[in-house]
Amino acid sequence: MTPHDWSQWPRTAEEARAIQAQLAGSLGERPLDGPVRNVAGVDLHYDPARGLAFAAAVLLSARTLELVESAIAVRPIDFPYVSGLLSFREVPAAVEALGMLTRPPDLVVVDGQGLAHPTGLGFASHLGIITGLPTIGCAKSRLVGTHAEPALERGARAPLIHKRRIVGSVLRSKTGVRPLFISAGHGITLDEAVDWVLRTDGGRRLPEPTRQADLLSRCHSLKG
DNA sequence: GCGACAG
DNA sequence: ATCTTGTCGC
Repeated sequence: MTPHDWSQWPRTAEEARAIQAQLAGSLGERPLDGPVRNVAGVDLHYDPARGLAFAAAVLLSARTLELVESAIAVRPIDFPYVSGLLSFREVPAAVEALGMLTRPPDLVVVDGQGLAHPTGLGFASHLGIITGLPTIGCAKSRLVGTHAEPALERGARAPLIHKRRIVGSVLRSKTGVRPLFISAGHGITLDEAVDWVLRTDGGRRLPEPTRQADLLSRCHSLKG
């Protein structure tokens, strides 16, 4: 991945909304290209007192779910949290961390929405467009859409509907726990995204790439 | 006008 | 995301 130029990155919600509306047309929900040998996870944690954001990128073997390598990027917090504009806060650090890996991942699991977003451009979609990597939106809670309650068994799912369109899948990744909100990010279909979440969850609620990235970024935000 | 609202 | 201990439930 080539280093990105952030000079034009928005600093206000108004600027971000304009960019988002313009980008919303270039979404890519299409089947995966090549083989998926490894899966990356990205997640961020914050140290508000010092104004710092910590992004962790981890790379796991798709076959064994073993951790292959990881990286941490630290950046100043330069954009506020605004519902619907999460990508403008988290994409820069996430891109930097992913770029520190010694090889580009075949797939990235993102902690946030993809297409299941007011304009279709959630954090996962935006990250995929900027990096060119296939991304899965895997959020712990709902942003938009309505849905039925999926059955309690692991693997049960219900379509997430927004503006009369299926924008995601409400997936019970583990029996008896709160479901995850899966949506296509970029370069992948919704069905493939759901398959990969189930294939990497390692018996827990969150997929292993996300869990590993969460642990690592949290660890660094506490220490510095 | 009132509520909802990823991380 | 972050502030924070014990505690209810499988």
